Amino acid sequence: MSSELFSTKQRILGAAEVLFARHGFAGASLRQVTSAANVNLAAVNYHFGSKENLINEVFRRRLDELNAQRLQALNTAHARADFTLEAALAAFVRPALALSGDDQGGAAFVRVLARAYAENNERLRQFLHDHYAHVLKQFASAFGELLPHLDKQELYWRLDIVSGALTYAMADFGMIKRRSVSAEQHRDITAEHLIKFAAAGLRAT
Amino acid sequence: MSSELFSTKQRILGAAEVLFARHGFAGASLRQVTSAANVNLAAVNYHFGSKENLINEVFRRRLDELNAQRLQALNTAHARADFTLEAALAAFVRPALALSGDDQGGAAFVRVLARAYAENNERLRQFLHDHYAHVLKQFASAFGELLPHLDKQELYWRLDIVSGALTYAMADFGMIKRRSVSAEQHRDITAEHLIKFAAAGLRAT
DNA sequence: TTAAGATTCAAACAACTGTTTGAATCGACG
DNA sequence: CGTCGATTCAAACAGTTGTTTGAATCTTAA
Repeated sequence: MSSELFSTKQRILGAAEVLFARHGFAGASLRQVTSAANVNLAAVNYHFGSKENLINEVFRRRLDELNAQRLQALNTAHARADFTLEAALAAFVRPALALSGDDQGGAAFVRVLARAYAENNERLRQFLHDHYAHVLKQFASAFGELLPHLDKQELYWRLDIVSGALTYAMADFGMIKRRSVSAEQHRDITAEHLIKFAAAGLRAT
Repeated sequence: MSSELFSTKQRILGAAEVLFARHGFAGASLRQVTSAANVNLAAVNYHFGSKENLINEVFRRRLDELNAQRLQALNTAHARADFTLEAALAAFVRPALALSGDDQGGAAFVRVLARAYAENNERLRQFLHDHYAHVLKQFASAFGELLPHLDKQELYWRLDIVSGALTYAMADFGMIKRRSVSAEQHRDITAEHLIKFAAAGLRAT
């Protein structure tokens, strides 16, 4: 049980993340993953038990930290006197986009999240519900405070739309080419546009 | 070359549509498809040549009509004196949601479109570009007219976000349960919310 | 150094993948 | 009727899938 930075386990998780983002969960084979990770095929079943569990672990690795950062950012923003919709959205968007800055894996993970959103594998949905729903609940209640004029149904509709919009937009599936700017600048510009758009949509009368 | 309503070809396309929506392009096998269609396995390669080509045909069958309806709706709206952002968005959203009303296949197709959006299979992207890009161009130019204060870069950002938001929201991946209303009512309510949200996002200052 | 446990490895497993084949069946026309 | 092309069918193809196995190797600690 060595916990090195580039242990077999970690290299499998990293390769799986990239390949799942690129080809989907069914589309990426364990042989592709282990080959990209420079690891023996049997290592996946030895360390993770099954492909399905590997998929879960790909999520767990990043999601726990992402959840913590989002909730912390939300709490910080919420404590301020000038708590705004933009601040709440930033608390959701910026930690995810910051992931993209870390390494290629971080960017891949945001895409994997978007893939999972469209997947209707029952066990995967259950896993994500267990590890993600409490964060969405917190944000939903914050948005409810900020938009008191919306009734419950209306609020749910807006949140449903906004979560889809943010998930897809952050995954960067679209055709916007990053111009001659650094990755950090691109990330900030993306966040700025997303937040502005989503805030206006949520405020729509 | 019989062109019956429920010919082997059509039944394969229908079953493929549903299963691709449910399990993805790689996740749904030809045996699942032919079994659901009550058709011999070899029929796929006989009628479509290959799985990849079957995927293309699943798109072509609906996309041509959807494109025509969207463009016609856009032209009709554009010709009116009171051409608004909401009208342009409705021209994009309503024909797609109307598909969902037709049959279970129509609803599945909207999800298949969303899947394709996340797929980065090069040939699929090329096919969709060839059969879809001209529609997006028309809408982009209409939105450009309606939002003259936005510069080109800003407009592209907004369109990128809005296309992701609409694609995902129409696919209905979210958790909004349709309450005790008819499918038609649900469709209208969905369209109303989407259009209101997207219009406000596009108008954001 | 030696024993024990953790990890890696090549090889094989059965099941499944998309595709092809050649014979059987169908439908229509002369 | 008989014939010809279109379609369907069961069967097999080679290749890939996730998973398992048992021996080889490495790591750790007594």
